[in-house]
Amino acid sequence: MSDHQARVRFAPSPTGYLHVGGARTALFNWLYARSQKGVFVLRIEDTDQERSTEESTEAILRGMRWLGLDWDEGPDRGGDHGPYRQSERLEIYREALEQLKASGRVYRCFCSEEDLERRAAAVVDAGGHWEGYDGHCRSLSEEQIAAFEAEGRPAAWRLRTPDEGSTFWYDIVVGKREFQNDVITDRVVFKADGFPTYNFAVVVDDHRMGMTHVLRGDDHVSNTPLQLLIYEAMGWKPPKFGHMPMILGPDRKRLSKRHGAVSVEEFASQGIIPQAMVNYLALLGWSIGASGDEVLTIDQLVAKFSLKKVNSSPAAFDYDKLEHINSQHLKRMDADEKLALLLPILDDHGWRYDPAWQVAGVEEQEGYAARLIALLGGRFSSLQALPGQLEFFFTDDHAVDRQAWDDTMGDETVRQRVTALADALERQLASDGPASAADFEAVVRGLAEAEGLKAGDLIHPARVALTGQSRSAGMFEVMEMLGAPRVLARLRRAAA
RNA sequence: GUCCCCUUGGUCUAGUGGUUAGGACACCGCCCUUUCACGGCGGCAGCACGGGUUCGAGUCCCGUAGGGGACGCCA
Repeated sequence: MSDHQARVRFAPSPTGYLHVGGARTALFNWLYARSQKGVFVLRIEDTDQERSTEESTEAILRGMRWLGLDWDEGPDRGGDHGPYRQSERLEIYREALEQLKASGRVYRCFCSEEDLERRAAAVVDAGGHWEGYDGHCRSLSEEQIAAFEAEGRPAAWRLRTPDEGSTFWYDIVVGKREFQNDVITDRVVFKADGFPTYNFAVVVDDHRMGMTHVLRGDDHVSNTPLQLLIYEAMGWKPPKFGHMPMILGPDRKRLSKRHGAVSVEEFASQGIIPQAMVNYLALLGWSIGASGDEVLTIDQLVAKFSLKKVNSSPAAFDYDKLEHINSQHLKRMDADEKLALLLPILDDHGWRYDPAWQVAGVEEQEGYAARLIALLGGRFSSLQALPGQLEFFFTDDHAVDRQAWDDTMGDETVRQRVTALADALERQLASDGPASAADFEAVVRGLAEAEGLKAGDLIHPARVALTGQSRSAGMFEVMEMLGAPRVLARLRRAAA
């Protein structure tokens, strides 16, 4: 392990589920680590005692695993820089605070929340703008401090920030970023409750964990100058920073629940597969370049990933495109992968192959499922659509498109044709044993010719009669998969 | 309100001073076909605006407008 090895992290706070914004941040860090043969660390930022929950931590880990983003160091895995939950690192933060105290870069602030609110209100009443902490406790006398302490008044520690000059850094994504120091107020670094604030814990951890790059959402930009000042106060060399653009909803407002799914697990339940989610997220705010297929596996993404290609402007989340990427991944999967996806779906619905159907060349459930997949071909493009596409293969009590049914079967002539087709099939197919698609086709086309009809005049009614739908896979193959007994029964039922 | 950032078709984007401004999603049309989907072909549609710099600007500079973000003893 050399000093040059890239070390990056994803540091979620466990106050909810893994949402797309977090997933994208995690993904980019992960892609960077993997593409650089570096290390990806997962750290749980749970210093907020009120809001952090174990269920949330679990949900986030689940989301990460589902996406296939594995971490080299983290809670549950360990590593040389642990522990990986901030709540277990209190001693480390306290030591760091001691260092800050010794250097005189922090001071005690005895202001209560009410004090702060009152002063802020006063400023506003006077027609001004409260621009953050006013430095009230910055130069308390020894006596005052002693008095407050004697009272047992809780105190927080604030960082003394410079009033002049500027703090800047060269952002990996947008280039130079600069903030005037006078807009950076003396922020609390250690809360009165004995916990470090986010900005302090982050700096201590990123340094102690050897992070070389910090890639995070653009909503963290304004934290960066403060963090830089903390690095400086601690005498530490800061990592490189990169701020990635926000993900917006279709209406260009910050992406939220009202736009639709936002948690990774919600997408999963809507039939989005992880490779598609990863692929789409990677495309959002990043580009593989001028041309080429956008449908990429996670390995291809690793191979092509470059921080230089990360965009600087916010991008709107496009559910349609995600759906498209999803369908492309689904279609490109090999038969075994599709089977692994389909089998559980069939189980969920309680759909089992029945030998009485007499389907040519099929003996059991798996064989039947494999044949259905072949039959679906390019229609295997949506996990959500699958049940609707397959229901009629497993039960006679399947959904029926009422409109299509009435339009078709409402016609006396059509019903006669359906009956004629049933008669022909009964007559011409071997009385027992399975019939192939070719067998069905021969009968249908033969009847059409004999009756002076177009094949479609028989095929379309048959489709409605057999599937209840006006659209389906190839009719003769559908017949084969249904098996002659059921084909006959459904044709008779429809013509009745 | 203050500070910061962003701006190529409806959406994601390529583009790094000289291009008929390219691709993808969506949409429309045609072809394929037993329907639908897939696939193939074609189409609609874009450099926010105004000033500069330059022989020449989507590309550089300034401003305006629009959008986003941050202003916590939350993370």
